[in-house]
This record gives sequence, C-alpha cells and structure tokens, in this order.
Amino acid sequence: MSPPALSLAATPAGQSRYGALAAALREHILAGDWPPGSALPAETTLASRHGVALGTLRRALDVLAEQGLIERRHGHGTFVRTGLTGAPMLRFFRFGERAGEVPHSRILARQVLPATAEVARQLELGRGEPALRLRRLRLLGELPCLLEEIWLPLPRFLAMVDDDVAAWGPLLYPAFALRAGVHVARAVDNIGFGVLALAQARQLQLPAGHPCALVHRQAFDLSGRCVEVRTTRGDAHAFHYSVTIT
Amino acid sequence: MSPPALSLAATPAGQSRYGALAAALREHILAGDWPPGSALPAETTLASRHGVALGTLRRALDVLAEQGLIERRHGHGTFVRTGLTGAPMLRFFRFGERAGEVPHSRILARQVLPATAEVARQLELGRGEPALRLRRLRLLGELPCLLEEIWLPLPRFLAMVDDDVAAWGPLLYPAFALRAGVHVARAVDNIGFGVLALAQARQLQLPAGHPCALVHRQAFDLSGRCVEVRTTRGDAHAFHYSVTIT
DNA sequence: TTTCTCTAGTCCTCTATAGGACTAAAGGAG
DNA sequence: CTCCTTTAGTCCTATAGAGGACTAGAGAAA
Repeated sequence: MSPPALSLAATPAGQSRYGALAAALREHILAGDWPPGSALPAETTLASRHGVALGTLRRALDVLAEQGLIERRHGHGTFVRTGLTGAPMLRFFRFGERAGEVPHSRILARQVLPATAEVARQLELGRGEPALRLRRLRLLGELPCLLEEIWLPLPRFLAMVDDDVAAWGPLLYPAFALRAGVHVARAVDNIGFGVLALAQARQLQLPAGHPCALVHRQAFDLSGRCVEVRTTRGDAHAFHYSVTIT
Repeated sequence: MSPPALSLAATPAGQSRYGALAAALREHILAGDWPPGSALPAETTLASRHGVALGTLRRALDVLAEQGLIERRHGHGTFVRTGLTGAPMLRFFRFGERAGEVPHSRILARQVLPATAEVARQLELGRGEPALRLRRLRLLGELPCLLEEIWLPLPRFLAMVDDDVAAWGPLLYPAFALRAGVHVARAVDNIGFGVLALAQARQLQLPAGHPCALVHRQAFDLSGRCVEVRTTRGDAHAFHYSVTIT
C-alpha cells in the first residue's frame, strides 16, 4: 500500500513526479541558475540528470510553459522568458485610426517621496519608506491620451533616480530590465471609472470633471514580488475592452 | 493489430496525427454523435478504434479539453461539456456587500421584431428577419442594478416566444438549454462607456445622462454560431474589472 | 563576396506497455 | 436498514526507444 521507494533522489511527496520536477525546475529558475533569456540544458540532458524518462521531463516543462515561465522554440531550445516587453496599456483604449501605434511618452515629473500607505502596502514597503514616483503623459502624435502615475520601490530602482530620462524610450519595461535589472513577468490590471480632477484634465486637454477610465496596475517579477504600482487615466469615451469567456 | 479502415489511418496530411485526430473527434461532437453532457467512449476504446496509441489519443483529447469542448473526470470518464451555466455578468460590477449573490431578474418586455441591421449581422440573419427581443432588469434585493437588451434568433428560440416568463428563473442560459435546446459554449464581451438615456435611467433609478458601463455580448454555441446578442448597462461608478497579463 | 549545401543539435511526434489512482455501484456483514 | 468491503471501469502517470522536423551555423562552391 505504501508508495514505492524510488531509486532516485527526491520523493514525489503526495505529488506526481512531473509536478515535483516542475517545482524543482521552477526553483532553479527563480534562484537565477538560468537567468532570463538564457537557454535551459537540452531535454535529454535534464531528463537523465534528474533520473526521469524524457516524457516525464517534457510534461514538467509543459507545466512551466503554461505558467509562462519558459518558452520553447522547436529545433532551437528551451528558454527562460525574459518578461513582458511592452505594457499593452493602449489595448484598453481606441484613439482614432492610430490603432497599434506605440505612443511616445513625456515624463512630467520624477521625485523620491515617502510612499503613501496604500502604495507601501502594495509594494511591500515599510511605513514612510521612500519610493520613486513618476508622472508620465503618453501622446499619439500631438494628442495627449493617457496620464500615468507610477510608483517604484526604491532600493531596486536606484539606478533610475538620476539617469537621463530622455534616454528611457517610449516603453518602460525594457528600461526597467536594462537599467535596474528588473524583469516584469506578470501584471494585474484593475479597471474602473472616475472623473478627472482639474490638474489631470488640463494635462489631457479635457474639461475638469470629465469621465475617465482608471486602470490600476500592479506588476510583478518572476519571483512574484511587486515591482510597480501604476494608475493610468484616459478619456472614458475612448475606453474599449474585449473579454472572452469559456 | 490490423490498421483500421477508419478515416485517418493513412495521412496526417501536413498535420500531426493527434491534431488530425482532434479535428475528427471535434467533428463527431459537433455532429451530435455524442450529445452535450454524455460520456465519450473510453480512451482505450477510442485509441484502438482510430488505430493510434493511447498516448496519441490522449494528446488529441488534451487539445479538445483546452478548447473547452470536453471535460475529463479522473476515474469516471470524458464528457462533452454542457455549456456555460451562468452568465457571470455581475463580475463586472460591485454593488455594496452583495458580492457573489445572484440577482433576480424581471422581464420588462418580450417582443418579436425585425432585427436591426447590426443585430442581424451579428446573429447571421437576413435583412428584416424576425427575432426575439427581451428587455430585462436585474435587481439585488429591491435595488435595480443592470438593464439588459437581448436579441435571440428566431427559428431557434421559438419555444421561448409564448411560454411562461415567470418560470425561466434568474439565469437565462440554463433556460436556453432547457427550453430551446441551445447550449452556450463561449461568449465574447465588449466593454465600453456611455451615458444613460432618459428611459434607461428611470429603470435604474438614476438621473438621465448618468455615466454607465456598457457590456456588449455575443454568445456562441458549440458549433460557433452566434445564438445571442446582448447589451447590458450599469452604473459606471459600480463598474470594476480585473485582468491578468502574462 | 555571395550563395548553397550539409550537419550537429535541439525539440516534437508516436509507439507499446505497465501499473497506480480515482469513482461509482454492487454485494455482504452487522 | 446502515455501514463497510470489494470490484469493475475509467482516467492518470511513467518508462524506453525510434524516428521526424526544425534551426542555426559551418563549410564548400560559384
């Protein structure tokens, strides 16, 4: 009745063997043994190294692939995912015919401030600890379309406190990876509606009190730590989003 | 083991074998050979019947399961999915503490009308063909929260033109299945923003011109035919939705 | 230089088999 | 009747091996 003692190292411990193997490989990745973008050892190598059949190893990789941790390229290799490249914020909005175009961005302000209670909670910082706050305006051509307030935890983003903002480019996440070594792997967006305060409305060239869509985002790295808190505002009438239910 | 005379013994035809097998099984399901809710033959049976190894057949079933067409129950069997049970429309809104509660519904109107051009296009009906239009109010307790306009294609929903509305219950999709034999398998929601017209505002006990969230839904059956077009309106300030990006 | 072919390395498909895990229902003991 | 054990049927896990498909780069030919 007792589970058969396997000749090789780790016990499945109530789990399937491929499940345990997937967890083990996941730990390796999070520990940085195979950094983002690099290739894992070949399947046959990994299989023999862990003392399992090829099929079992592939099943474990299936799990990691479904979790979005790795990416497989037929005939080439298995790679640790490097993180989200673009923050597809514009998929929530429709501004004229400029669909698919990447807006350019203008950093309005960059300050080191004590995090508000709510931001500190989400970034897992202590009370009053300093954080980096950005205000950013995104424009399509000359048309301002999105206004963003972004909070970044400070020990990690020190490199972005003093460097040249103009060199960051239109997308933030590649800049995070390049300058602070932070790879965004997952993000959760919470969508709601509100109205624009006067200062916000002015930036977006809309009347004060105009209805706006609010997208509140938390972004996480591979290990699951929150690395960004962002609030985006845009004209509610341009808001549009599609969901498929199955 | 003699190669069976059945369909795909010969050629994977540019496709993988499990891919072709998945397609073949899909056709069987859509043709109604195994009606929704019923069990498929056992895996070993299906495998030998189609002349493939068990692993290959299971791979094909994996595809169908991922498409949401079938459902597997360990130790019990493989079943054709019976469709969405509830239309989780309320997940877009937060009304007070009544989270998770199923609102009851009040049918305000039921009419047979020629479909508008836009509705006819989405339902794949000809110009001016009749359809069934419902107006429905959904309430939490005594509080009206959602107002819906629903269009159903008429040859298929004839059974719901004259029967007793009061007997439908609070959820429509089970009623569709029970009374018209229509199983909703998939739905696409498009979310936007608008303001309430006078008549709509009155039903929701809000002032005219009040901002509202608009959810436009198309629902499809297993074979991919559109079986419902619905527009739902609710107070924009109660709107709330969460998306995870990976 | 440019283009082509070849080749080593990788992931992918498929086979055949063995046993474990889970579920539901039948049958017997109290 | 109630409770427990057994049993048949099902899906799930794992193994070992053979060959195919795809990619990128090395080397040869023009």
